[in-house]
Amino acid sequence: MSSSSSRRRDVTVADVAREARVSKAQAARALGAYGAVSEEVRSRVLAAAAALEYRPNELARSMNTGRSNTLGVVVGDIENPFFSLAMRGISDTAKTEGFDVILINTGEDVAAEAEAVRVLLDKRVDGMIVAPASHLSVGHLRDAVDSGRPLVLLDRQIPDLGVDAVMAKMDDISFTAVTHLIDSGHTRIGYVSSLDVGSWSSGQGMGLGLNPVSERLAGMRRAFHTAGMSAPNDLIRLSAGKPQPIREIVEELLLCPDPATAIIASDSLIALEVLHTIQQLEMRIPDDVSFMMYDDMPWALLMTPPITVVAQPVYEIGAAAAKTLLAHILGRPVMPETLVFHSELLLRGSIGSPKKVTEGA
Amino acid sequence: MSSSSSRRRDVTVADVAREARVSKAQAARALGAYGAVSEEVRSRVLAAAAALEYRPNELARSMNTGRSNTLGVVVGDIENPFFSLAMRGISDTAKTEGFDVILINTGEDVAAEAEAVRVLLDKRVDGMIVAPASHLSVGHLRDAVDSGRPLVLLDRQIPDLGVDAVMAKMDDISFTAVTHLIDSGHTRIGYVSSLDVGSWSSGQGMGLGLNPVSERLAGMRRAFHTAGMSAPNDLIRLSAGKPQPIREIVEELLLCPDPATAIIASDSLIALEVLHTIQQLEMRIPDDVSFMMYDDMPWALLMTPPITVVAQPVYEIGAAAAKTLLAHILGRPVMPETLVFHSELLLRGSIGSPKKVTEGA
DNA sequence: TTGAAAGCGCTAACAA
DNA sequence: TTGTTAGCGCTTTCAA
Repeated sequence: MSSSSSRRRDVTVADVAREARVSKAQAARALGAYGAVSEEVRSRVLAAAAALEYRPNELARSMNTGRSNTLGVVVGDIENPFFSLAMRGISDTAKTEGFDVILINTGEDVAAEAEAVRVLLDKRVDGMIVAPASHLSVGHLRDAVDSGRPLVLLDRQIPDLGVDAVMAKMDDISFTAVTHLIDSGHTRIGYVSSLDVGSWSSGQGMGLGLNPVSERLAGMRRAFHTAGMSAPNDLIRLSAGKPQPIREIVEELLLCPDPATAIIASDSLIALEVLHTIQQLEMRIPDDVSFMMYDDMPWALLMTPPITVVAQPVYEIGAAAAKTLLAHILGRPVMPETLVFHSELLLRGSIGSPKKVTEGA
Repeated sequence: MSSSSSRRRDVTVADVAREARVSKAQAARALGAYGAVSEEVRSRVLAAAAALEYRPNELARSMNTGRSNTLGVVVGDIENPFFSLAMRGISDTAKTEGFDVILINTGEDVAAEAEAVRVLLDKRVDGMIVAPASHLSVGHLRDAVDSGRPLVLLDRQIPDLGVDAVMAKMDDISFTAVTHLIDSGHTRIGYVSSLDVGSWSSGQGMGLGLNPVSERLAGMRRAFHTAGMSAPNDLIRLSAGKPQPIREIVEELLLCPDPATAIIASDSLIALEVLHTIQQLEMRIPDDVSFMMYDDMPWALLMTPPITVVAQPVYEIGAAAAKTLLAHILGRPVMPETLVFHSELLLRGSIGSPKKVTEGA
């Protein structure tokens, strides 16, 4: 009645020790593979453990080693392919070192992010990877740093914090991409991003701009200046969160008196909404409007025409973030403060010349 | 030097108790909001905690409550939008009850899945959600059940296990979908799935077939039989894992002597590869080949022509799985053993009539 | 309502 | 190489 079905009460080291007729300490040493144990004892303990179907209680173990072998990951939206792919990079890398991952989704909400960081700290994760929603409220990140547990930022750097960040360099590629659009004859170029207004955009002049939004904007501005123009600020929309707002924004951009002739989407989720709106407006790419997006999703190649994209090595970015974090945790030599990956502009068919304006010039 | 920067050594209940001049027990009660505490003491303790920036050690708490407020989730591939969307459903639901989620990715590998379940058990999660890779090796799932901690299966049911499962009903919709293809004149219909051969397919005749693969095949067979034909077994390919195999399979299906005139993809990742291959073969949808896929990804609507899909309520399935699991954990009334959602066939432009065969009938 | 003291399951000094 | 004995930080009897 109690032989094979090991219900309820867990088997502990004490049980194993008794079964193997050794002290609890010896049993623990054998099971935990630490300290000195004679071959004799080791095999007896292991046999007893197997017979009893002993499983260690990792909570108890963590409690006195101070290590949980767990990483915390905080992202804005796991549904965003950028994050789910990065997550796989993180997860795969963590697994090779025997670490597991607790994932928390914030919906790009700063309060939720703060709560998430707090929870992870309380759960005693060994370190965490955060894609911060804002560089303005970073108290919780500072707490993380103060706790002494390593923190690595993903996709966005916050200079004052003094922590490592892993991300793709965005200003040069943005310059290249926008220059390509300008060379194709576009001057009315729209940019639609999901990050909250004020969370990152305020630091236009100040700061190092080590985040996707300001880097891309900087590259865009530089491209326009280089071409002897200034960027069309009225076409740069940084709020866009949920579907509805994006549609409205795109309609505005496309139907206003001096409309955008090209649109850049800051990520694939935004891109889907932009494309959907363009479709509903019955406009054609690239005849009526040119289009470009960040992140090389597989479907971009399958569209008619195929979409021109900026491809960043997302999986690798995630993997590198995990690798950096693990280096800190395991006391290995660590790479420079900000690890930068490079992106590529993949030219395809979604960019053409703007339509002749009805009158003027 | 040690005032605001709370470095290293954590503040414990003992510290708070001392600061508040009460016993450790009273401090713990006040902080944990349990037991009886006078208003007087409670406020003193809370004030002390705030002053000391006390943060509970959830590990220690879990260790003697036996509850970790953590759910484990084991999926085949978080990069698959099906799972990442379901994950959001799980994560959102868990959060409303104050639970966090540990995510483990198995790459649809049974051994990795077994290891994952073991790790989660050792970490003392309060319950877990698993999308099992196979119904043949389920020892680890049985261990989970034996451990007494609730388990809920996602997207696949394993009848003998006696645990709850949440999934979309697939046979009827498969029947409907294939019938639609047959009515359009197709008899050579290919089906490409990612699940390993033998993991699920073997139970053709036996078992309840409560898993996506066999349900879909059953519906497909029924559709053919109803139309007085038998299903084209040579066009049903169940192995397909990574990109390369899928391409080869699709080329085979499309270039063999008596080729498929329509292809069904079992999920969106497969669909992308199939579409890519069709594109490289310079074949046109639906003129050269008709196409249909499971899961209504946003991009399916944007393709030219828009893709006909079977849409299942993925987010809701994830949310329901979490809700069911939480019900078990919290001792609430639980729903029936297998919770079934319904899917819809969304007819769009990717299905046409097969090309006239060069000769014969 | 309070406090002292006994665990939770494990690791880690310290002796033997 | 062993065993004894303390803890880790918290909850939870049990008396007071």
